Amino acid sequence: MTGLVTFQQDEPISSSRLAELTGVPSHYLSKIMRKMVEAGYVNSRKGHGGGFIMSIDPEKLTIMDVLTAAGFDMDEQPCVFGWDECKNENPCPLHPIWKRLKDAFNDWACNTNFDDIRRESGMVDDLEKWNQNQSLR
Amino acid sequence: MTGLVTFQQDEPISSSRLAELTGVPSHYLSKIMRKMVEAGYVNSRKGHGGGFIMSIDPEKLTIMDVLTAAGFDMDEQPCVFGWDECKNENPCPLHPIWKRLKDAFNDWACNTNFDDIRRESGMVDDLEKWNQNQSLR
DNA sequence: CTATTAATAGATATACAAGTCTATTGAAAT
DNA sequence: ATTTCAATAGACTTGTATATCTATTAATAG
Repeated sequence: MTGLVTFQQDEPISSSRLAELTGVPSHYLSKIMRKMVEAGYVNSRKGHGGGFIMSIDPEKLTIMDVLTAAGFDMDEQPCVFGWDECKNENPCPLHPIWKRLKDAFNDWACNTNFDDIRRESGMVDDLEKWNQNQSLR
Repeated sequence: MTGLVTFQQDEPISSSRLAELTGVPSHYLSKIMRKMVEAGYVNSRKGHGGGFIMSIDPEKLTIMDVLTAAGFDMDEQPCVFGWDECKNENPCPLHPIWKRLKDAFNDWACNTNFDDIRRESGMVDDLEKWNQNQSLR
């Protein structure tokens, strides 16, 4: 049913439906989804019966892929002091400690894929059913 | 010299000096330092020759202590969807995955103390000397 | 064709963390 | 005593991510 979210690629889910299910404002969601479309992880179809549909194997899509597609770049993230010239060669006092955290984050983002999410959420087949069971929002 | 930052508790360092060394605006820094004073990690002295001086063993002070003193509360941090009712018993779809990241962060913050920072930064004795060597800002 | 559904684009608004400014209080030096 | 230095308090401003609104474009159904 809800192709994108359950990762069963049958028919598209609209941004408004997705918005209902996730609690994310639909227009805001659309903007993000557009980026996913541009990155090639999702296809979109306009008009009646249209919506978004996943176009990649969930196992192949990591959190980091999504973040990157949304414009996130780990290398651009400043250290806590916000120094421009804080590199490995010319580090700020917190750099080595900070790097540990960055590494942990990277590890998490690069090694978590959307099949992990599906499995670990217990959301195996149908988000709408899962949603009701959890009595959300 | 720079008691707070080098963790040698001899004489106080002023917020303006700290601001110079760290690149953090002095008044903004003051606000944060006030919270450290309130938490009992730092003493402050007004007037001529005054400033801030660390009042706790650096090994005993963790990143998490500082974050907590600054008002951060891990338990208040919402999941990505921002649902109010997202608890372990009633999780959002990303909850288990998100929890992994939280756990990694917690581990980092609770198990990193200010002696670790000093050692790992290579900033063993004197921040000002270290600062010059690194030609910062 | 026409009506309807839904993505897309871009301008605009809101909320809140980050940062600044001004004035006050307190402590030390002369 | 008076001056100077520095923390403190709190009002105010700024910047930016988050969100909303309006209009347009595209696709399908009847």
